[in-house]
Amino acid sequence: MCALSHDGCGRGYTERRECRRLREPTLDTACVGGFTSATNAMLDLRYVIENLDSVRVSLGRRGAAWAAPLDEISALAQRRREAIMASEKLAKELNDATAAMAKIADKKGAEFTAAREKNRALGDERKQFERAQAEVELDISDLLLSIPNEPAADVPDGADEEHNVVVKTWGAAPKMDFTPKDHHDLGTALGILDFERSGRLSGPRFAVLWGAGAMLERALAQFMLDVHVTEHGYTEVYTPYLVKDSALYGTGNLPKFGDQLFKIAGTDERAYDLYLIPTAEVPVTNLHGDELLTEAELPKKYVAFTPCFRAEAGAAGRDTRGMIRQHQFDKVEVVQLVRPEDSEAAHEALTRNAETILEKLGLHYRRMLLCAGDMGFSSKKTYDLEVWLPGQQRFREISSCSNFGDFQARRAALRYRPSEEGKGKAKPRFVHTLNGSALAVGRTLVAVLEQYQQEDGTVLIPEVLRPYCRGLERITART
RNA sequence: GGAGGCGUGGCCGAGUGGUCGAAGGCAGCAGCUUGCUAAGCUGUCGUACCCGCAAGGGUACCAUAGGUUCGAAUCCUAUCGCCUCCGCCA
Repeated sequence: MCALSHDGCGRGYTERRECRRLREPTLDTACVGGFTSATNAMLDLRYVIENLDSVRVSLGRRGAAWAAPLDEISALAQRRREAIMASEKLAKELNDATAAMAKIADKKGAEFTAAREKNRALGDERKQFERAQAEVELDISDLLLSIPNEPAADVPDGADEEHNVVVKTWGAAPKMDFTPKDHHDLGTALGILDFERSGRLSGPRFAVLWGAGAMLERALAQFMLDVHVTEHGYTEVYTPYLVKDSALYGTGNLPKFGDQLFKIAGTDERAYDLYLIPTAEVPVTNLHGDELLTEAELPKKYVAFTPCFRAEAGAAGRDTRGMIRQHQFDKVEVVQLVRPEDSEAAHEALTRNAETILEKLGLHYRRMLLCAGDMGFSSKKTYDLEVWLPGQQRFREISSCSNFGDFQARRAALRYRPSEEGKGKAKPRFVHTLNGSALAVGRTLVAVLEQYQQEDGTVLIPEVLRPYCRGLERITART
């Protein structure tokens, strides 16, 4: 798995999460009734229960372990129903009794007093039932949140990247009559990449860019933004780089992948945790959380340029050289919220939007269809774009474009009301969410350096970038 | 940092302990009108869950969570968010 993939990982019920959090410090006051709030994990549960066998099969395609919680969920769902029946029966009884009391004229009389005593007991009993119900629902919710999305039918089987499928290849490796350098040596020699000083400042997996390097990073980002806004119809959006944990539940990064995130210290006074975003996907996808959109305003197409922060836990020793895998990198991200019936076409189009950037830059790349076992947690279907790196003599991921179906929408409460003519007020539906890196700027910089390097160690700047580089045509050694 | 205010259904906005899932308006939907015409009239119109073949019945939800009470949109507490004023500051 590559660093950039699975940035497609999801946020959810805004308030529920806050509530879950409170659960830990105060075990005895587990939030009652949280499950039936406006957002609906319940649909999810119903779907899982009603399609237990097919869900088991599709989750199994990601790896056998993923399907394991299903039996427990099924059993808990049964317990939940029983708890609800018991608790609602009592609630009805109590409500009737209370309504009757309201009709008693003499609030000081013996009749009223007797009724009050009886109801007091009833009310206590009801609270017990409600607690029991809430307890079961929290358990179910925990399990549901830890289950990944079902792979789409046309996603190939396979446990790891070995089974990803090459969909297409664009361009050709640039002809070089010399041994190409990798970006690390190239950039260091040109004086535009500096890993010594970044190490001193911040440790491994950071970079300092100087002069033309810094300019190129900025130029790439701006070029990408301009293309997506003016040619692909995206709306540029600037978002916070710190988000609440609730946003991370929505996209699916939490609860399972917290070890990939940088959590901000010094927020102890707050009731929630703040994290550095691992991708713009998190703030942007959650932008319309808990809103009810109209069908007319779909699709929503957003592009955001942000830094991304990743802990890269478990990647020790991998890609330690150069700036392939950094704790901090820039990315231009495209996100779409669409009607369910449009998401497949949107996924193809969005992937094309990312490819267009590579093609305009003249960078040799290929498109991979990820197999079930290699996909991110929240994704139904993912294309990775891999760019050719002459210095490594291999393709490396530079973009990951995913269709999440309604997975994130359910967790983040992203809904719209269909405007079906003549059919009255249609029920709200979940949108489908998609996103893709378009592109990871740091890796694009690497690809430009390596693919455009010349025998003399200089680097030509792609034509389309020159207007963004004050007309500079070639990067030569920094003086 | 100090002081105060607010948070109701897609939107606006009533509602300060009982019959309130919640007036009214707008938007939407259905129908009727077509000399009040970029209109009028009538009706309808929240979400989720549970039971039920269905018809239908039930429960919960007035930012969130606790609490008080026989009973909470309404009272108390905490939290979240927004707004105003003062101070400070990029």
